Amino acid sequence: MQYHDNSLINSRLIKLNKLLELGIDPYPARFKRSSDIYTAIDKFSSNEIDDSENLNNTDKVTLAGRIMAIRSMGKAKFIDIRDFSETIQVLFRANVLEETFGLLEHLDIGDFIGATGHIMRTRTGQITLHGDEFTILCKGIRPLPEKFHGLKDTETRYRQRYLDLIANEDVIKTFTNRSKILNGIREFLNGRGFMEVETPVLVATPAGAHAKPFVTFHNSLDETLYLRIATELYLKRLIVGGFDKVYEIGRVFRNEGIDQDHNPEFTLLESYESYADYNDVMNMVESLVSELAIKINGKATINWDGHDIDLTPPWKRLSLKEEILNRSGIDLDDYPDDLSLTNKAKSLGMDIGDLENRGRLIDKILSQYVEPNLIQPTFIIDYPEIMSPLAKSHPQKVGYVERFEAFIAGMEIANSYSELNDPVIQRKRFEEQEEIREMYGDEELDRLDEDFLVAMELGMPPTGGLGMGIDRLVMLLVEQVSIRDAIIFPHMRSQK
RNA sequence: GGGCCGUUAGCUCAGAUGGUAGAGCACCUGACUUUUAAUCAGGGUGUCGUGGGUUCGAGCCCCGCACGGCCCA
Repeated sequence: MQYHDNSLINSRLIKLNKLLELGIDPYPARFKRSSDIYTAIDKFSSNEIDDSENLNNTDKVTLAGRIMAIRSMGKAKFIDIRDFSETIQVLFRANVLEETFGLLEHLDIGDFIGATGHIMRTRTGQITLHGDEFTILCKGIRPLPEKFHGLKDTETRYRQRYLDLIANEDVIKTFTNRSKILNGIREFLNGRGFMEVETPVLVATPAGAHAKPFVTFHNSLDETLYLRIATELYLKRLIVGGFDKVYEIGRVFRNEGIDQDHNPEFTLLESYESYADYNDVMNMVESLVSELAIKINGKATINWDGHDIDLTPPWKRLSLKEEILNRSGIDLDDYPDDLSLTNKAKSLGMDIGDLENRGRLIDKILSQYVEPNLIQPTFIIDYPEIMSPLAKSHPQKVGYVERFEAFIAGMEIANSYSELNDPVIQRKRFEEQEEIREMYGDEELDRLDEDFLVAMELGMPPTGGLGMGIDRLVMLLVEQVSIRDAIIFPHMRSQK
């Protein structure tokens, strides 16, 4: 990167050289603080006695942080420094610092300094570190975004998230909350006896979901590999292996478009609980989400994109067949084959090809007619078998499986079923998917994983499984409308 | 993939009808020992995303491209 022609960088480089000429190391290896800024202020406030003129009424503290503002008053300078905990104003006075006061001239907004002194209050009551000495901890040579208007340019915010974090405090809040959500999920599941595991990201068969995979290659094995699109089949292998309750919070990769609620890599929670069914999982999901909301926001309601959404259990549970009938007028059972359903959908004006497979059609009908209406948390239950090859058939509803998807704010946030554990039917379902894929050239259909079938053949207990998109959950809980504001480095096209 | 909008100083933005590129903050020079979006005086620091075209003349008009955003598929 060239910067010799940039005057703002130039003036900082000149200051840097001045410091070096004076024998000052602008990048010292270490610095000992007495505490973070928040702790120091907290301690000062709680011990404060009404004697602001006496600087020795508190212990000396040593604080450090990034310079966020400099207000120069001639022989006094006010410098705001910020660490992760808090911001504090530091007052440096010429008669206190003596000859080192001049060095302050070489500081800029964005530099890191450490300062030692007593905490006091100014005339206006501002808590201030009255600095006796200071140390330059890092001289920055590139200017920061302006403090008042912040950094707004979305492209810069996402590509250079560090600038976004420095300039926009609410972004720090968002990602702090994201971290709390992840912790909260782990506490919730661990508390219920689940064990966290890690399964392969590089896989020979990209199975367990309807999605196009990313392809890669292992040189020394001379083998094409894929980035996983789900963790399902490995986690169920672990249920076969005897773990009763497992979960994984991991990145999965789907080779699809990017929009407000899709990022090509995203964080997926999958959990599998032996001797549970999809009803148990529904109960778990609504408890988990509402408890997280309370943990993050102190209440179970959110305001998302203008909607007031109440996450308090129980959530509505509506059958897929009924909802599609109510919203689109289509009774799926009247159109049992691909062609008749294609024709029906076309007659409603849906933009589809001459012949589409039934699973894909139902998915489109669902997205177009049902999902946008599901603002309050809703479980849509009992999906057609043809679009759910890994789910157990419903004992009463022929052609349907025990599956649900959870929707909030029109977004799918979870997918779950009573896991299919009949190895003969499981093989048949996979073969069916393979046939449909070949017939329709639909690259997104699920794939047959032979080793997974071997595991099923050994026997898996009845199991309730769950997949939950964590980025979308974060979007809801931090009330952000774009997935890019819930992922700290969202995917962006490379710059040429 | 299609449509619309955007890209101007480090940041946030303004630039009717085509006629020497502007503001606030930041930055530079000076004043100021309790300021706090400090203040006061002075200074504009630019490949107007990019490549073509039209024109005496393009930030502005036309075409292509890149990147971003929104909507649609």
